[in-house]
Amino acid sequence: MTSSSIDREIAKRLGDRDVRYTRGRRAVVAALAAHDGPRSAAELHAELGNAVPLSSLYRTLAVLEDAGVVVPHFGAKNLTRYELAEWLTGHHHHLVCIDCGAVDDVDVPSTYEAEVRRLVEGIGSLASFRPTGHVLEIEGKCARCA
Amino acid sequence: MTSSSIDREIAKRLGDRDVRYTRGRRAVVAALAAHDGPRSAAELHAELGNAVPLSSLYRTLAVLEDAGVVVPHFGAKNLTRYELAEWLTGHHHHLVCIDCGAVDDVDVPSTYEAEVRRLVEGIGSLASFRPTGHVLEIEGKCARCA
DNA sequence: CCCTATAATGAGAATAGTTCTTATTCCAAT
DNA sequence: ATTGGAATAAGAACTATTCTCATTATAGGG
Repeated sequence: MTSSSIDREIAKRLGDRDVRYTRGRRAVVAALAAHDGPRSAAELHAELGNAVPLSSLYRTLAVLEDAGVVVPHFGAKNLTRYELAEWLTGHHHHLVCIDCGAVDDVDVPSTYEAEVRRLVEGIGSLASFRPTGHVLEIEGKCARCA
Repeated sequence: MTSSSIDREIAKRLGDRDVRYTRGRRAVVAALAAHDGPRSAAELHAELGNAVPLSSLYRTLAVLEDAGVVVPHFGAKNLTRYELAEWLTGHHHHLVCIDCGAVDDVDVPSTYEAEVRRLVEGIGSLASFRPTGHVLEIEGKCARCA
Protein backbone atom coordinates (compact mmCIF):
# COMPACT_ATOMS: atom_id res chain seq x y z
CA MET A 1 0.00 0.00 0.00
CA THR A 2 1.43 3.38 -0.97
CA SER A 3 1.98 6.03 1.63
CA SER A 4 -0.65 8.35 0.17
CA SER A 5 -3.24 5.60 -0.05
CA ILE A 6 -2.57 4.74 3.59
CA ASP A 7 -3.20 8.37 4.33
CA ARG A 8 -6.50 8.28 2.49
CA GLU A 9 -7.57 5.14 4.31
CA ILE A 10 -6.82 6.74 7.64
CA ALA A 11 -8.62 9.97 6.70
CA LYS A 12 -11.68 7.88 5.86
CA ARG A 13 -11.57 5.82 9.03
CA LEU A 14 -11.18 8.91 11.21
CA GLY A 15 -13.87 10.78 9.28
CA ASP A 16 -16.30 7.93 9.86
CA ARG A 17 -15.76 8.35 13.57
CA ASP A 18 -15.89 12.15 13.65
CA VAL A 19 -12.27 12.31 14.64
CA ARG A 20 -10.33 15.05 12.91
CA TYR A 21 -7.20 14.27 10.95
CA THR A 22 -5.20 17.28 11.98
CA ARG A 23 -1.72 18.45 11.11
CA GLY A 24 -0.17 16.93 14.23
CA ARG A 25 -1.90 13.61 13.70
CA ARG A 26 -0.75 13.52 10.09
CA ALA A 27 2.80 14.20 11.20
CA VAL A 28 2.72 11.29 13.64
CA VAL A 29 1.27 8.94 11.05
CA ALA A 30 3.89 10.01 8.53
CA ALA A 31 6.68 9.37 11.02
CA LEU A 32 5.27 5.91 11.73
CA ALA A 33 4.83 5.11 8.05
CA ALA A 34 8.40 6.17 7.29
CA HIS A 35 9.87 3.28 9.27
CA ASP A 36 9.75 -0.43 9.19
CA GLY A 37 9.03 -1.34 12.77
CA PRO A 38 7.38 -0.04 15.92
CA ARG A 39 8.55 3.25 17.38
CA SER A 40 8.35 4.69 20.85
CA ALA A 41 6.98 8.06 21.88
CA ALA A 42 10.52 9.17 22.65
CA GLU A 43 11.79 8.15 19.23
CA LEU A 44 8.91 9.89 17.49
CA HIS A 45 9.42 12.98 19.58
CA ALA A 46 13.13 13.14 18.75
CA GLU A 47 12.18 13.04 15.11
CA LEU A 48 9.23 15.41 15.13
CA GLY A 49 10.70 17.92 17.56
CA ASN A 50 8.53 20.78 18.71
CA ALA A 51 6.15 20.22 15.81
CA VAL A 52 4.35 17.79 18.10
CA PRO A 53 4.93 18.37 21.82
CA LEU A 54 5.28 15.26 23.92
CA SER A 55 1.91 15.57 25.63
CA SER A 56 0.18 15.99 22.28
CA LEU A 57 2.14 13.08 20.90
CA TYR A 58 0.92 10.78 23.64
CA ARG A 59 -2.64 11.99 23.21
CA THR A 60 -2.40 11.52 19.46
CA LEU A 61 -1.15 7.98 19.85
CA ALA A 62 -4.03 7.23 22.21
CA VAL A 63 -6.55 8.67 19.75
CA LEU A 64 -5.08 6.71 16.87
CA GLU A 65 -5.04 3.55 18.94
CA ASP A 66 -8.71 4.05 19.84
CA ALA A 67 -9.51 4.43 16.18
CA GLY A 68 -7.62 1.27 15.32
CA VAL A 69 -5.08 3.12 13.20
CA VAL A 70 -2.08 2.22 15.31
CA VAL A 71 -1.35 -0.74 17.53
CA PRO A 72 0.83 -0.76 20.63
CA HIS A 73 3.72 -3.14 20.96
CA PHE A 74 5.17 -4.09 24.32
CA GLY A 75 8.58 -5.53 23.78
CA ALA A 76 10.82 -3.75 26.21
CA LYS A 77 10.75 -2.77 29.86
CA ASN A 78 8.86 0.46 30.44
CA LEU A 79 8.46 1.28 26.82
CA THR A 80 5.47 1.15 24.54
CA ARG A 81 6.16 1.27 20.85
CA TYR A 82 3.50 1.90 18.23
CA GLU A 83 3.10 0.89 14.63
CA LEU A 84 0.44 1.25 11.97
CA ALA A 85 -2.23 -1.43 12.23
CA GLU A 86 -2.03 -4.44 9.96
CA TRP A 87 -5.07 -3.46 7.88
CA LEU A 88 -2.85 -0.60 6.65
CA THR A 89 0.53 -2.28 6.34
CA GLY A 90 -0.35 -5.95 5.93
CA HIS A 91 0.21 -8.77 8.36
CA HIS A 92 3.79 -9.25 9.47
CA HIS A 93 5.92 -10.49 12.33
CA HIS A 94 8.86 -9.11 14.27
CA LEU A 95 12.54 -9.87 14.37
CA VAL A 96 13.86 -8.85 17.77
CA CYS A 97 17.61 -8.57 18.12
CA ILE A 98 18.81 -9.92 21.46
CA ASP A 99 21.95 -7.79 21.19
CA CYS A 100 20.88 -4.31 20.18
CA GLY A 101 17.15 -4.50 20.93
CA ALA A 102 16.14 -3.41 17.44
CA VAL A 103 12.75 -4.59 16.25
CA ASP A 104 12.20 -5.06 12.53
CA ASP A 105 9.15 -6.09 10.60
CA VAL A 106 9.30 -9.20 8.50
CA ASP A 107 6.71 -10.11 5.91
CA VAL A 108 5.96 -13.78 5.92
CA PRO A 109 5.18 -15.61 2.67
CA SER A 110 1.55 -16.68 2.60
CA THR A 111 2.34 -20.38 2.63
CA TYR A 112 4.27 -19.95 5.88
CA GLU A 113 1.59 -17.70 7.25
CA ALA A 114 -1.08 -20.29 6.52
CA GLU A 115 0.92 -22.83 8.48
CA VAL A 116 1.27 -20.47 11.41
CA ARG A 117 -2.48 -19.92 11.40
CA ARG A 118 -3.14 -23.63 11.30
CA LEU A 119 -0.85 -24.20 14.28
CA VAL A 120 -2.45 -21.38 16.21
CA GLU A 121 -5.92 -22.81 15.61
CA GLY A 122 -4.73 -26.24 16.68
CA ILE A 123 -3.14 -24.97 19.87
CA GLY A 124 -6.19 -22.88 20.70
CA SER A 125 -8.57 -25.79 20.34
CA LEU A 126 -6.44 -27.83 22.74
CA ALA A 127 -7.03 -25.18 25.37
CA SER A 128 -10.68 -24.15 24.86
CA PHE A 129 -9.47 -20.85 23.52
CA ARG A 130 -10.81 -19.19 20.40
CA PRO A 131 -7.92 -17.45 18.64
CA THR A 132 -8.56 -14.21 16.82
CA GLY A 133 -4.98 -13.33 16.06
CA HIS A 134 -1.39 -14.09 16.87
CA VAL A 135 1.93 -12.43 17.42
CA LEU A 136 5.11 -14.24 16.53
CA GLU A 137 8.29 -12.63 17.73
CA ILE A 138 11.48 -14.15 16.46
CA GLU A 139 14.41 -13.52 18.76
CA GLY A 140 17.97 -13.75 17.57
CA LYS A 141 20.87 -11.83 16.08
CA CYS A 142 20.19 -9.25 13.43
CA ALA A 143 22.47 -8.87 10.40
CA ARG A 144 24.35 -5.96 12.03
CA CYS A 145 25.04 -7.80 15.30
CA ALA A 146 25.66 -11.27 13.86
CA MET B 1 8.75 -30.80 37.29
CA THR B 2 7.55 -30.84 40.88
CA SER B 3 7.60 -27.70 42.94
CA SER B 4 10.28 -28.97 45.29
CA SER B 5 12.53 -30.12 42.48
CA ILE B 6 12.18 -26.68 40.89
CA ASP B 7 13.25 -25.29 44.22
CA ARG B 8 16.29 -27.54 44.30
CA GLU B 9 17.24 -26.57 40.75
CA ILE B 10 17.05 -22.91 41.66
CA ALA B 11 19.05 -23.39 44.85
CA LYS B 12 21.76 -25.06 42.79
CA ARG B 13 21.81 -22.41 40.09
CA LEU B 14 21.99 -19.59 42.65
CA GLY B 15 24.62 -21.41 44.71
CA ASP B 16 26.80 -21.78 41.62
CA ARG B 17 26.75 -18.02 41.28
CA ASP B 18 27.25 -17.17 44.95
CA VAL B 19 23.80 -15.70 45.12
CA ARG B 20 21.96 -16.54 48.33
CA TYR B 21 18.60 -18.21 48.22
CA THR B 22 17.04 -16.33 51.10
CA ARG B 23 13.61 -16.45 52.67
CA GLY B 24 12.31 -13.52 50.61
CA ARG B 25 13.62 -14.97 47.37
CA ARG B 26 12.04 -18.32 48.15
CA ALA B 27 8.74 -16.63 48.85
CA VAL B 28 8.80 -14.87 45.47
CA VAL B 29 9.69 -18.07 43.64
CA ALA B 30 6.91 -19.93 45.44
CA ALA B 31 4.39 -17.26 44.47
CA LEU B 32 5.49 -17.48 40.85
CA ALA B 33 5.43 -21.28 40.86
CA ALA B 34 1.92 -21.30 42.31
CA HIS B 35 0.43 -19.78 39.17
CA ASP B 36 0.14 -20.66 35.58
CA GLY B 37 1.17 -17.47 33.85
CA PRO B 38 3.29 -14.38 34.32
CA ARG B 39 2.67 -12.11 37.29
CA SER B 40 3.43 -8.46 37.92
CA ALA B 41 5.25 -6.97 40.87
CA ALA B 42 1.96 -5.49 42.06
CA GLU B 43 0.20 -8.85 41.90
CA LEU B 44 3.01 -10.57 43.75
CA HIS B 45 3.08 -7.83 46.34
CA ALA B 46 -0.67 -8.09 46.95
CA GLU B 47 -0.18 -11.77 47.57
CA LEU B 48 2.99 -11.68 49.64
CA GLY B 49 2.10 -8.59 51.66
CA ASN B 50 4.70 -7.19 54.04
CA ALA B 51 6.65 -10.42 53.95
CA VAL B 52 8.44 -8.97 50.93
CA PRO B 53 8.38 -5.16 50.73
CA LEU B 54 7.93 -3.71 47.28
CA SER B 55 11.49 -2.46 46.92
CA SER B 56 12.87 -5.84 47.93
CA LEU B 57 10.43 -7.53 45.57
CA TYR B 58 11.70 -5.54 42.61
CA ARG B 59 15.29 -6.18 43.62
CA THR B 60 14.56 -9.87 44.02
CA LEU B 61 12.99 -10.08 40.58
CA ALA B 62 16.03 -8.34 39.09
CA VAL B 63 18.38 -10.77 40.84
CA LEU B 64 16.38 -13.77 39.69
CA GLU B 65 16.26 -12.41 36.16
CA ASP B 66 20.04 -11.93 36.18
CA ALA B 67 20.48 -15.50 37.29
CA GLY B 68 18.17 -16.73 34.55
CA VAL B 69 15.60 -18.05 37.00
CA VAL B 70 12.78 -15.78 35.90
CA VAL B 71 11.99 -14.15 32.60
CA PRO B 72 10.18 -10.87 32.04
CA HIS B 73 7.10 -10.66 29.90
CA PHE B 74 5.93 -7.41 28.37
CA GLY B 75 2.33 -7.80 27.41
CA ALA B 76 0.59 -4.79 28.84
CA LYS B 77 1.14 -1.07 28.94
CA ASN B 78 3.52 -0.05 31.70
CA LEU B 79 3.59 -3.42 33.31
CA THR B 80 6.27 -6.06 33.43
CA ARG B 81 5.19 -9.50 34.44
CA TYR B 82 7.58 -12.28 35.39
CA GLU B 83 7.46 -16.04 35.18
CA LEU B 84 9.81 -18.89 35.89
CA ALA B 85 12.20 -19.53 33.02
CA GLU B 86 11.45 -22.32 30.60
CA TRP B 87 14.33 -24.54 31.77
CA LEU B 88 12.27 -24.86 34.97
CA THR B 89 8.74 -25.05 33.67
CA GLY B 90 9.23 -26.26 30.10
CA HIS B 91 8.74 -24.39 26.87
CA HIS B 92 5.27 -22.96 26.42
CA HIS B 93 3.37 -20.17 24.77
CA HIS B 94 0.79 -17.67 25.93
CA LEU B 95 -2.92 -17.31 25.46
CA VAL B 96 -3.78 -13.64 25.80
CA CYS B 97 -7.46 -12.80 26.26
CA ILE B 98 -8.46 -9.72 24.28
CA ASP B 99 -11.40 -9.17 26.65
CA CYS B 100 -10.09 -9.53 30.18
CA GLY B 101 -6.34 -9.26 29.55
CA ALA B 102 -5.54 -12.52 31.32
CA VAL B 103 -2.42 -14.30 30.17
CA ASP B 104 -2.28 -18.07 30.53
CA ASP B 105 0.42 -20.54 29.72
CA VAL B 106 -0.25 -23.23 27.18
CA ASP B 107 1.96 -26.25 26.65
CA VAL B 108 2.35 -27.09 23.02
CA PRO B 109 2.66 -30.72 21.92
CA SER B 110 6.14 -31.40 20.62
CA THR B 111 4.98 -32.12 17.08
CA TYR B 112 3.40 -28.66 16.92
CA GLU B 113 6.42 -27.14 18.57
CA ALA B 114 8.74 -28.69 16.01
CA GLU B 115 6.66 -27.13 13.26
CA VAL B 116 6.84 -23.73 14.91
CA ARG B 117 10.61 -24.03 15.12
CA ARG B 118 10.84 -25.02 11.49
CA LEU B 119 8.76 -22.00 10.43
CA VAL B 120 10.83 -19.68 12.59
CA GLU B 121 14.05 -20.95 11.02
CA GLY B 122 12.58 -20.55 7.55
CA ILE B 123 11.41 -17.00 8.18
CA GLY B 124 14.75 -16.05 9.74
CA SER B 125 16.73 -17.31 6.78
CA LEU B 126 14.60 -15.20 4.44
CA ALA B 127 15.69 -12.13 6.36
CA SER B 128 19.38 -12.78 7.13
CA PHE B 129 18.45 -13.23 10.75
CA ARG B 130 19.71 -16.02 12.95
CA PRO B 131 16.90 -17.04 15.32
CA THR B 132 17.77 -18.19 18.82
CA GLY B 133 14.25 -18.32 20.20
CA HIS B 134 10.68 -17.35 19.61
CA VAL B 135 7.62 -16.09 21.39
CA LEU B 136 4.20 -17.01 20.12
CA GLU B 137 1.34 -15.13 21.67
CA ILE B 138 -2.10 -16.32 20.74
CA GLU B 139 -4.73 -13.62 21.06
CA GLY B 140 -8.39 -14.43 21.38
CA LYS B 141 -11.18 -15.12 23.83
CA CYS B 142 -10.51 -17.21 26.88
CA ALA B 143 -13.02 -19.81 28.09
CA ARG B 144 -14.42 -17.38 30.68
CA CYS B 145 -14.99 -14.55 28.22
CA ALA B 146 -16.12 -16.65 25.24
C1' DC C 1 28.01 -22.44 68.77
C1' DC C 2 29.94 -17.80 67.97
C1' DC C 3 32.44 -14.31 64.83
C1' DT C 4 33.12 -11.97 61.00
C1' DA C 5 32.92 -10.58 56.27
C1' DT C 6 29.80 -9.90 52.98
C1' DA C 7 25.46 -10.16 50.86
C1' DA C 8 20.70 -8.93 51.40
C1' DT C 9 17.10 -6.15 53.26
C1' DG C 10 13.82 -2.22 54.16
C1' DA C 11 12.29 2.47 54.09
C1' DG C 12 11.88 6.14 51.59
C1' DA C 13 13.66 9.32 48.09
C1' DA C 14 14.33 9.71 43.24
C1' DT C 15 13.43 8.80 38.35
C1' DA C 16 11.20 7.92 33.83
C1' DG C 17 7.51 7.06 31.04
C1' DT C 18 2.97 8.28 30.62
C1' DT C 19 -1.50 10.53 31.70
C1' DC C 20 -4.24 14.38 33.32
C1' DT C 21 -5.76 19.29 33.78
C1' DT C 22 -6.88 23.54 32.11
C1' DA C 23 -6.56 27.48 29.48
C1' DT C 24 -6.09 28.52 24.72
C1' DT C 25 -6.45 27.74 19.76
C1' DC C 26 -8.21 25.64 15.71
C1' DC C 27 -11.68 24.10 12.50
C1' DA C 28 -16.10 23.21 10.15
C1' DA C 29 -20.59 24.41 9.71
C1' DT C 30 -23.58 27.92 10.00
C1' DA D 1 -17.42 36.44 10.11
C1' DT D 2 -19.38 33.75 14.12
C1' DT D 3 -19.59 30.10 17.10
C1' DG D 4 -19.49 25.68 19.44
C1' DG D 5 -17.24 21.59 19.93
C1' DA D 6 -12.76 19.33 19.11
C1' DA D 7 -7.81 19.63 19.43
C1' DT D 8 -3.65 21.53 21.32
C1' DA D 9 0.21 22.99 24.58
C1' DA D 10 2.39 23.45 28.91
C1' DG D 11 3.24 21.76 32.90
C1' DA D 12 1.55 19.34 37.02
C1' DA D 13 0.43 14.81 38.58
C1' DC D 14 0.62 9.90 38.62
C1' DT D 15 2.49 5.16 38.65
C1' DA D 16 5.69 1.57 37.91
C1' DT D 17 10.24 1.02 38.80
C1' DT D 18 15.02 1.95 40.46
C1' DC D 19 18.29 3.90 43.66
C1' DT D 20 20.50 5.05 48.23
C1' DC D 21 22.14 3.93 52.42
C1' DA D 22 21.72 2.57 57.05
C1' DT D 23 20.51 -1.82 59.17
C1' DT D 24 20.12 -6.85 59.36
C1' DA D 25 20.69 -11.62 58.05
C1' DT D 26 23.54 -15.30 56.23
C1' DA D 27 27.26 -18.68 55.28
C1' DG D 28 31.62 -20.32 56.48
C1' DG D 29 35.71 -20.58 59.53
C1' DG D 30 37.22 -20.98 64.09
